Amino acid sequence: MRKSTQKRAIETRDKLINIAVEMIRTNGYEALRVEELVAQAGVAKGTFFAHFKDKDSLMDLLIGNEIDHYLDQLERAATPKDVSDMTDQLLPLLHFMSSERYVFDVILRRSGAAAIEEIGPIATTFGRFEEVMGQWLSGGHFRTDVPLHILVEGIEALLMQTLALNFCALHNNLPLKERFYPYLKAWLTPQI
Amino acid sequence: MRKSTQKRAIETRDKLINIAVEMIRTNGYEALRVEELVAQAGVAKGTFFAHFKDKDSLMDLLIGNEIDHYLDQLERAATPKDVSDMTDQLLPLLHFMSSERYVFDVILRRSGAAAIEEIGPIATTFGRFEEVMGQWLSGGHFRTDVPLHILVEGIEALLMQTLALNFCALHNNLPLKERFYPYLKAWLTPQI
Amino acid sequence: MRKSTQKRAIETRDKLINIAVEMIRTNGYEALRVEELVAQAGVAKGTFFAHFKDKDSLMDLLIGNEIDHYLDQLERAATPKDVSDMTDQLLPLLHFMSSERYVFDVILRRSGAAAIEEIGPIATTFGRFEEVMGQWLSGGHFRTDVPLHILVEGIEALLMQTLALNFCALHNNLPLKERFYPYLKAWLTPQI
Amino acid sequence: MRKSTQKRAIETRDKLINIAVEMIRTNGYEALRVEELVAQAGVAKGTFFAHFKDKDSLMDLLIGNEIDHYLDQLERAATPKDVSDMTDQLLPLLHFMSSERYVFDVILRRSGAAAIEEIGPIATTFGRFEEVMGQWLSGGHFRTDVPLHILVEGIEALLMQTLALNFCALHNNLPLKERFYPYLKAWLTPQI
DNA sequence: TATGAATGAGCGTTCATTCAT
DNA sequence: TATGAATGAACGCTCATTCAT
Repeated sequence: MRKSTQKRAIETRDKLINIAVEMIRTNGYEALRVEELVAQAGVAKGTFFAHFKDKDSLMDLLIGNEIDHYLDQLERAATPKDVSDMTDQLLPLLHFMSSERYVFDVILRRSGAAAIEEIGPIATTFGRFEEVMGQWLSGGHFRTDVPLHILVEGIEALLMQTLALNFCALHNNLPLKERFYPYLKAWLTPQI
Repeated sequence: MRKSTQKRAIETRDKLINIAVEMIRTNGYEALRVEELVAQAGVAKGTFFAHFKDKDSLMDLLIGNEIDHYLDQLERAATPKDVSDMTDQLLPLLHFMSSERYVFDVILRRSGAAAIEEIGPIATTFGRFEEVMGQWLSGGHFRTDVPLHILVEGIEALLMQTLALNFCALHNNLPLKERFYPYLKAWLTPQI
Repeated sequence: MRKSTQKRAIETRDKLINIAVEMIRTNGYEALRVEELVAQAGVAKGTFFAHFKDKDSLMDLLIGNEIDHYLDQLERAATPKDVSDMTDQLLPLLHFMSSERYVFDVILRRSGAAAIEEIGPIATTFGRFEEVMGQWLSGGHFRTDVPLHILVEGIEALLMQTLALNFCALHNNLPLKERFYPYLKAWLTPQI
Repeated sequence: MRKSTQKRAIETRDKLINIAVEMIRTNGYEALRVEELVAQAGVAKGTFFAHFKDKDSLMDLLIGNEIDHYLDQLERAATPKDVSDMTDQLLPLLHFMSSERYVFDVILRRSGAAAIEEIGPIATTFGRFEEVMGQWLSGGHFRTDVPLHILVEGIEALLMQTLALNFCALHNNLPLKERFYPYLKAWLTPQI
């Protein structure tokens, strides 16, 4: 009994996630409404909140999953030898993060958890991202006069700045790549 | 005739702004309620919306004004001779920007206007900030191997990163200054 | 489970309706304020709009209900033998419809649904009214040289005209009955 | 001086009317906004209300003018010899009155003045209409067993009913003419 | 007459979230 | 777990009309 109950619960949860993914594929993240989601999933509203703390949690999960896919790629890839290489490898992630203003906002909000217990999928991906970057940066091809974590956090900062300017009318004429590269170049080039 | 009616409009607008400032001084930005504001100002709700597109616009203005005060200080101050000096000078601005999570959110949302026509007070202060930074950086005490605007945008990025991490449970143990300085140091120290 | 939640919804809806009726009994239809209604019913404003599309829908329902009571009477009553009798029987309905200018306006607005799906209570009562009139007219005491539905629609027209003139300064000196009777007489008297 | 002031006032008033007519030609009656009207006329909002008691007054005037044109036609036309002829002659007026739901509503509201002093253009046209109808009905081709004013008011009632049903989803499949004719036929055919 | 800022007063909305069953 | 009715708490809107200048 227990087992089947759990199984059923997992199925419901999966159904909600799958349908959410489907709906997002059609209308984007911002347009998702809990009401529509549960209607399409054929469950009650309360059921949604039995599985997810709030709507943001679901978004956190979905966007976190997506980011994880990109991190999988980065982990499988060879350590970049220079800034140009690094930029190229990060580009797909940047494009996803800037695909929707709403997505960027959720990421901003959830990248740093306000409380330790609240570390969610997106915050976790940022930890993972930092590890990957740490790996890359310790490969010997980049600047070493600065503590690694500072270097990594700086990449994060410049990445977010790139995205932010991308949503800005005054600066969005430049492709992400061309904006991101000079930042990274200036930040990572080894000091002589 | 014309003059006096316009004057009246300006007075009403000023009244709204002044009372809003007063209310914020007491309860902070987040707690401001349009209904209370108009009640205290003794004007009709419609009047508020005749002067401001929405509540957010007022917030944009108020926060923008506040930032402008800090920029006035920065403009009057002597050009910093090193990163430590620069950090110290920027600190008051950072503290204001991180005084309330809500304030930081408004700043994030309005720092880059999505459309040219929408450039509001906060977006304008970012432009001004970039000019001040440009002035400082062209003083000869900092790195010159990178285009000025890249350097300036990098400062912005690191500043925002500092604030973001400040609202993050995992990193907020460090005072703003101690977090900001190493970023700036690494970003601005001249390459040999 | 299902049953009980639905029951609760019905109770809430009934509560809103009953209190609205109560309030109208005291101050009339026009004075009804949604805000007061929900306050007195002890429910949230959102609840009101979960049960009624808008204030007008509630009015439609309430006025429709009232008209239904008069139609119940007409259905129970004996088929009138002549125009004078018919006038007498219709009089209470006419008096209700002209009790408030606001009520008459709502009736005018909602008597004919602009779309099939929008057929509301008042529009339905007009259908019912037509049926009752059809019944009466086919009793053999009235004109038969004209299709029944035309005859019925004509009664409707003359009824509305009576009410309209009743709200008109130039004509409202005449009691409803005295105005209505000649119209009906001229319309229904059998042609020889 | 006086003369020129008056002249200017008349010009302003005419300008408002002409531009309103223009705007209505483009977007219909309902869409007219005082704000837009004064903007296009290049006058202040207050000026509008110096010339017209309220927006409704303007509408009353404009719609009344339009109806007057149709009445001019009817007056110039030959007295109809039968109901069919009469229907045909009235048709253009019916079409105008049902051109917009909003127009019909204004006509309903203004056809009977709530107060003697408020007799406006539309109410006046109804008086005029009644005179024309009186003329027609006393031509000897129609029923005479009923007081003339009752006969005339009945035409009015049936005309309004025709229009009302025209805005009703359940009945608007019939062309105005085919709906109006049977009413009129039944109402006006001489009793033997 | 002309101006245009200010009014008003309620409606409808929003939609994630809670909670009794 | 699941249900779905109820909540909440402002915001924004509407836009014809008034009134001091």
